[in-house]
Amino acid sequence: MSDAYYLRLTDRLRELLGDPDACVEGRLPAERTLAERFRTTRVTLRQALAQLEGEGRIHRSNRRGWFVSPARLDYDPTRDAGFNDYVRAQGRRPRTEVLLTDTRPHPPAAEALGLPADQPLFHIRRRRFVDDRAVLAESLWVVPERAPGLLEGDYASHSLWGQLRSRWGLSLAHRSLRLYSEALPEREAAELGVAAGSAGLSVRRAIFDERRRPVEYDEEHWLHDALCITVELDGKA
Amino acid sequence: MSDAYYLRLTDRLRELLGDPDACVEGRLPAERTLAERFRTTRVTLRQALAQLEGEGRIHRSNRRGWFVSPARLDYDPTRDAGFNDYVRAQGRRPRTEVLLTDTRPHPPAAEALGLPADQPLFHIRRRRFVDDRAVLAESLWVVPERAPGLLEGDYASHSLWGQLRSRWGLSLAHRSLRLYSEALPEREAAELGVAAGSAGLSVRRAIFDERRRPVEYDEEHWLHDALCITVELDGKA
DNA sequence: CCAGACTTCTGGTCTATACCAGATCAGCAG
DNA sequence: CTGCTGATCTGGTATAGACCAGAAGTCTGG
Repeated sequence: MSDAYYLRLTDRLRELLGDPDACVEGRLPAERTLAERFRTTRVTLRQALAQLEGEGRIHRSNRRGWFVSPARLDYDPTRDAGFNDYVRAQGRRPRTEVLLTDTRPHPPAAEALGLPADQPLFHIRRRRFVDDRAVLAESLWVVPERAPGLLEGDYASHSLWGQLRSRWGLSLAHRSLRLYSEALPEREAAELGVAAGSAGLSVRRAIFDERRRPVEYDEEHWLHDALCITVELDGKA
Repeated sequence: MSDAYYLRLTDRLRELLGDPDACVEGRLPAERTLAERFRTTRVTLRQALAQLEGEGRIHRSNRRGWFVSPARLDYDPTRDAGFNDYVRAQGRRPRTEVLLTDTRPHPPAAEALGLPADQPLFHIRRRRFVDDRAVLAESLWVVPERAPGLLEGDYASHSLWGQLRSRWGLSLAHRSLRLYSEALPEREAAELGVAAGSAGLSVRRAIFDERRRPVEYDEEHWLHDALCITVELDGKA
């Protein structure tokens, strides 16, 4: 396409990523060091780093440095498997932090579920980690009539969907998903420890039971390089 | 978070986007003009523009300028509706260009379909437009036994899946999807007229009939700001 | 030994300037 | 009217230098 120097620089950096001498424990040398090594300026170097960041090869931690990104997590938003389960199934270490819970109306969730905007909903906000890297900030809203007493239970350590099924006999039959790439909003970026506006992936889900009664709505914000969405579909014409 | 000037600049630019005086026909003023207007340098301005680009608000056309991005296209990769249909259904104008067709083995497709790597496959590569903006570069591979004579037919103007069903009685029962954000590879970037490494979304699909025989595999590369994936799921426990 | 202050290192942001390369269009020659 | 040429517009890439703010390690006084 072009013989832009920074693209060639990007290739040279790519080689560097696999070199354990250069990247100790997945950490790249400082920008100033790299700029000097490649006889260029930080501005140009940062363009090349941003390129690799867009490819999902590296990521930055605020004012700490650049790090090699781990493999993407495979994630099927149509399945009921809990986060902990599928992270472990891929040989990674999951962790979840509940940031807040409350019960109040949330118009966007209500609208997606076809409920009146002032309908109070159980709300859980949490942050999830893979191998100690925060990769997901999410909020979920559950219709109180479907799962009375949810917030009093141990909603943190077990799969929420598993509980909805086993404790309240819900079927989660109908799902409506929307997902698109985004720039992370300020709040989510802060929770994930990245700069506002970093590349992310937004997943929104509305769930209804077999009688088409609304059950749950959730909004997920993932780091763009952290996941690969996989969906398996059977039957249907 | 921070009081970075360029983030405030981003907000000021955001206001500008809706202003028909400033953006004639969706085209932003030149970078030098904007930099002067906001009393800053092109370097800083370009950071702000890149931010808006990440948000999907604007996009660039190589050495022509910056343009306001249209609304995202809703797209359900699990449905059979043809591209032309759902683009029109959203009041937009679709167009498709076939870039090449051939018949030869393609190991990645074969692997996804569970076929030997040297199995020849019908291959169609095309580029698709919404309102004259190229938004999608895709390749698809069809198992010749499932649809003999496919490449001799009129595969361009009608829904390919519709033909697979009506002409060859296929059911397309099982689908396996993978999607993730990516930096557009050189080839796809060139076909879409954007810089290599621009943000994109990759969708790969493997399709099997009701007897689990492999039918088709395809690989789509979308501009990241051009679409919103929606999926509707029914039934299932 | 520990808590808090200080130093140093990192990336984050910004200014100013320069030249290159593709896109575009006006104008000219045929 | 047509097709080419060249000027001019745009963004793309690059240099050099500066200061700021947060992260992290170090040192010091209790």
